[in-house]
Amino acid sequence: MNQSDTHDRLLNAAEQLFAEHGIAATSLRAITSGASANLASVHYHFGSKEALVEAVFARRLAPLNRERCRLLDAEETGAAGVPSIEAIVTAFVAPAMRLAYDPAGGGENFMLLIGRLYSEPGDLGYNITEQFAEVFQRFTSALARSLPHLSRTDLLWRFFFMVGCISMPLMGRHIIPRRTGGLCDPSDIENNIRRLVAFLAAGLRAAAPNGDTN
Amino acid sequence: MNQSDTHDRLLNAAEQLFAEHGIAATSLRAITSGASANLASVHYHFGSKEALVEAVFARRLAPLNRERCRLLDAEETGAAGVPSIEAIVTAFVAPAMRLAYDPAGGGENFMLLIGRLYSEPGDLGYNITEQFAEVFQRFTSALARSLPHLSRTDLLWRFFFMVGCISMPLMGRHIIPRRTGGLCDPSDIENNIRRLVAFLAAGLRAAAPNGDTN
DNA sequence: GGTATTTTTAAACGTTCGTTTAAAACATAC
DNA sequence: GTATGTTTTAAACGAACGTTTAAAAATACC
Repeated sequence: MNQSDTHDRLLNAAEQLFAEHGIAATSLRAITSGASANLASVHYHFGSKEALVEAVFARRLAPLNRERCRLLDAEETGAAGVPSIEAIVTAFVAPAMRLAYDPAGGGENFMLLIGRLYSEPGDLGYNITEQFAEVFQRFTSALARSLPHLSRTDLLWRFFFMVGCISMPLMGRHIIPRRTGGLCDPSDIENNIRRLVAFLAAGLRAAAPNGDTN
Repeated sequence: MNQSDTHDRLLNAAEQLFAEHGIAATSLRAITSGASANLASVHYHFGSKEALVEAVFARRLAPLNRERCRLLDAEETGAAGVPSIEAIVTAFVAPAMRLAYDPAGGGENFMLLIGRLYSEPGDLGYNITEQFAEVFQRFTSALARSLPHLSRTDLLWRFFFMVGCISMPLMGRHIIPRRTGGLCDPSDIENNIRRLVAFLAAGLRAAAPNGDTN
């Protein structure tokens, strides 16, 4: 056996600390200490801090995006043929919500981390969001088929609005309950999926905002 | 006169570099170099790096939230009495979009920075979002009056969804044009305000997602 | 024009960072 | 049990960090 569990302990500790303190602000010493490993183990197992960061993201993002596409496949090859807006939105939203809050998924810290992609230095964000390209293409196409009244520009904007909406229950784990006195509970997964789907489906279906017909 | 413009040059350089590289990853040496100032000038004018960060946010956030409340005031004391959903949403959305993309506003870099509040270490985010409390209270109240069919929980969630939606055109300055081949232009301010308002108003008006009647 | 105050400067402080090295410890196979 | 390959370890590297100091320069005041 040439595989030790130090590799995974490093990933877990890094994921948690990145989510808590940010990527740049988390030192390898904090990570290796949290993983009960030696400082040099990061370079032995991953090569560099940056490679560790990419590994942390790849571990969660690949299965997440695969699950999104799988759900969309199931809808598109199903009985109805053309899936409903609600079905498309659910296929996009539900896997992320479950990854973030299902204790079995192990991704409790991960979604807090996703938001940092937009905030961290370097081309890290671009490199990693490349993995999002297939999901982007598949879901915008599915939406376009179901929303023929929208110009491509309007449709793409609404897709981005959807992405922004999801970020709130995903990243607001701490801030939302605090600000609402506990009324809004981000971990109430299935109810929040229904809330998101109702809100987003209505927004996506709205009449085109401008007079343009491109 | 005991005021030099070094103070403002430091704020400008810090704002730009924080937006480009993140707060933690931006050194005082980079800031003072960008501001053509001496390394020690940050401590002379602000006392510490953290105090500089807070000053960067305070300079933009206070006027932004004041403008939001002013627009909501104008609607609520207007002829109709009860403002439309569209008017409320516009009062919330438009000032941020204009701050982010109006060249006269000087806030081109600032909105990229806002997203980092959720990502950066320490209690910085909590401290600064406290300034958001009044806006939060006023807009959720206005929405509640216009959307009596929603439970308080559903209403608050939809407010957060709205906040998330706005973050995309605000923070996606670079990533959205790149991913859409230029089709979506975040700096197309007034059209994007209309797009946001159409999408959000429809989402806010949607029927309550669950069967609960709280 | 000389004094007092504000602002800028250069240099250094101790700390922490990511990374590298080479040896020790461990596991596996014969 | 010795040899081979894998993993862990302790120690050190130079670089960069935020901060402090005290003197120099610039500005304001009378």
